[in-house]
Amino acid sequence: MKCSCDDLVPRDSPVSSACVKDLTIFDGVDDDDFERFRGIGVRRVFRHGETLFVQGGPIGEIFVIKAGRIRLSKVLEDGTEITLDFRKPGDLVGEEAFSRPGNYPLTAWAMEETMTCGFRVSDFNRLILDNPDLGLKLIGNMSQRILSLNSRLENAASGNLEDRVFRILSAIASEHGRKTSKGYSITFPLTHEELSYLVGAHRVSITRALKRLRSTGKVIKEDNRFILPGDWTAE
Amino acid sequence: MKCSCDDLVPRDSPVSSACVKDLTIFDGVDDDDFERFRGIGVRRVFRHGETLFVQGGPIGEIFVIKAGRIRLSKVLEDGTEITLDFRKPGDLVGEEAFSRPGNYPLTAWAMEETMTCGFRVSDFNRLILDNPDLGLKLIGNMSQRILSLNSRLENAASGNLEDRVFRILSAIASEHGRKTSKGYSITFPLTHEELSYLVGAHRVSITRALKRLRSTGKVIKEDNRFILPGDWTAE
DNA sequence: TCCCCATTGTAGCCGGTGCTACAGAGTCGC
DNA sequence: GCGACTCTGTAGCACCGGCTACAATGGGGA
Repeated sequence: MKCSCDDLVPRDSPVSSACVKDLTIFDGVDDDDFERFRGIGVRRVFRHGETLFVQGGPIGEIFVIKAGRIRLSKVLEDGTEITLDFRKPGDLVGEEAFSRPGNYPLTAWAMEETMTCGFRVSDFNRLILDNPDLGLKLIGNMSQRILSLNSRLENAASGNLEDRVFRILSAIASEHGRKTSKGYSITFPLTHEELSYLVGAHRVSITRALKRLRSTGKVIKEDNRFILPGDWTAE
Repeated sequence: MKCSCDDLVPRDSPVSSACVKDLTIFDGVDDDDFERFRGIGVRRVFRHGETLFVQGGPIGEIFVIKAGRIRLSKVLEDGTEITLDFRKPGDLVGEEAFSRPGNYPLTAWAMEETMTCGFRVSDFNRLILDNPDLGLKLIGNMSQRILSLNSRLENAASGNLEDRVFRILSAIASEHGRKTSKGYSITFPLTHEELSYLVGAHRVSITRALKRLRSTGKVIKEDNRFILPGDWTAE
């Protein structure tokens, strides 16, 4: 089946043109339904640094990530920024629309060139009603998100900064990493500042912690990516 | 419709005998399907302090809370205990079963007399397939759980302990509180120790923080429940 | 090539929390 | 009423990590 998404992707884009339909969450969705779905979905490409929606804006679309990587972050009242989650192809973004009207409580950033299909809640609801299978897939996906948030909470609660940084890198690697000859490598760069948003610590303290982690060989940095050496198994 | 749950609840129990079917997540579920569902669901009452399942045990049932209150907690490698979430009637417990086989990563405690219906994943899946509406409700419910976990993360990341304690009390009150003449009151008692599991801090530090919160009138304790005074609105 | 800006690295001070220890207060059962 | 237990409150010390300030490094654009 020719995918109309192809037309959207710029020639020189690193974004794969795999169709949304190929995402695992759409397995089993009926072809006719999918055609209809495709008709109502708004396909878009976001470049690095662009936002899908911003904190405080009116809740609108639900996005399915087709390719790329999204960072969800929030600015708190006191001005602190915090990174809540990273999302990858096959994940939803903006699922808050399922539970309430109002405004987005967070901002979704494209971390790299990212392709999405956006849907109105009502349309998405309809598709789920017509394809209960899809509902089940989403439930599975969201249950994973909950597990991953649980880990984040655990992590925040316990131990010293060095351990916390290490564990968060492990968690990210398990979801967004690739096995290499040297160990698990995180597929996107992370600055000390971004890590500080992730663990809720001061940037300088992150630098200190990373210095120790690197001197003990628990973390390597190469080609601007973090690598966790060893025959390290996910969670 | 006579609810077979009635037979299960002890005479002197404070647990309401409202039927599972009356829970909002089952709105719109077809009567016949529900009959079938009821046949396969295992109804149980847990007394205060009993566990629905324990961390490390094999993943089995998914529970729907009919009445009562559940605390989800986890013991970390270093021995620290952390409270991940509270769940109330209408919520699921054990939804990790939707995303993976294996072992429960946490323990579910009954905080008071609690009535549940437990289902095997395969049965629950079937019900969802037959009642896409139910799937949609679950998606909404899980999306709320994600939002609430996001708030927990926010909270953990920012500010001093006093603020963190205050914010977590606010969050709990908004989900598990009742409006009274003095303000929002949390419907179950919380010891300083439990609060320390919630915010990931030392028990003694919690006592210190609460002392300040009470002296400034931001928090009241009465009848062993915390009350947040003022015309305080959720979130 | 050179400059600019983002990122990383180092140092020093100090405040908030962790931790231990122990003393009051409250609650339950006998 | 008494003992046992749990929970709350107070004190003091130690130390991690927040914070400021500034230097070094490195990559990208004009």
